[in-house]
Amino acid sequence: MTADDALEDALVRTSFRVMAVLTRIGAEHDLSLTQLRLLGLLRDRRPRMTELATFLGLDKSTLSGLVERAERRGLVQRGKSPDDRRVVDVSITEAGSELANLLQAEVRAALTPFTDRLCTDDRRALTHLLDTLSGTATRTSTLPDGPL
Amino acid sequence: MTADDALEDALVRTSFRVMAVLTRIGAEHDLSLTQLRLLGLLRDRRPRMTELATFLGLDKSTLSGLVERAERRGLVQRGKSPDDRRVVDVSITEAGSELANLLQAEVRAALTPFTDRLCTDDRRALTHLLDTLSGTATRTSTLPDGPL
DNA sequence: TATTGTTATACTCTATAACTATA
DNA sequence: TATAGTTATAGAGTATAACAATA
Repeated sequence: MTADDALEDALVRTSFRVMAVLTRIGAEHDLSLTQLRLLGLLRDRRPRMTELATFLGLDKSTLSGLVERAERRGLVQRGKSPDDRRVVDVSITEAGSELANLLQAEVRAALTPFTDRLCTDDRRALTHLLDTLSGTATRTSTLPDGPL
Repeated sequence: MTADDALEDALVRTSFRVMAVLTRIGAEHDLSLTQLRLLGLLRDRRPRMTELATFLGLDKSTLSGLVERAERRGLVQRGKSPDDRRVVDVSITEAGSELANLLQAEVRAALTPFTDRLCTDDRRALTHLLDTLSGTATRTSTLPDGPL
């Protein structure tokens, strides 16, 4: 195995570890990973259905069901656009926003045992390396990434 | 936001990025993320159903269906243990093994554009930091982590 | 005609509860 | 009784295809 393979394996292993944390915390609030991410995306955006589908990498028909279930729980709401009456804008509700804040705090707390294995300098170095890797540091695309 | 929050967010963002790669490559082979992971786990193990459920963090009844579908596709096989006739051991088939190798190569190739953003020294540093973070470097648990 | 979103359909993933077989 | 695994059931997540409304 080359050194690069070792990095790729470490990325995959770490990602599954992080996903396990997100899945558990989501489940504790009756939220799937996708619903968790939906809530995270909506924290600072008010996209239309098609944009949401693109962000999440899902079909628009999937979004219909996803948003429908989140709306039924009072976490998000749909609004017709006045400009183009075909368009449906999705936004987070007050309740959804509060839940999103809580989730973020819980996720951060749950990851602390892992990040605490590194000293301050290493944490800073890792943050910078990950930001470089996933493009946050040099982003030019219009496709945003929320924290969730 | 504290410096630690920045690290936790970077971990979550990067993990979603990696999961998107795994999901896409899995889908190209008609495999869910879970099936992908199942194949990865079985590459160097021959666990019983209950062990698999523990590894994957799923209920044993979920594993019955998962293994059933993978078996129908000829990727894995079930075998009765001679010692304890309640136990079912799961192993990967030759076809499953070849597919797992292909998947690993594709995942590594798909991650290369990201890892290439770092110089050699940084890649080495990142590998070490991630290994420390997720415990590979100091693992004492009996619960193994496959690359997938 | 093209685009936005929903609906109908089918399949996978998942957990809970009840069950069978074995220990 | 306890454990290993399966099955029945129900619901969420997902994509494809067909559809309605609007542009």
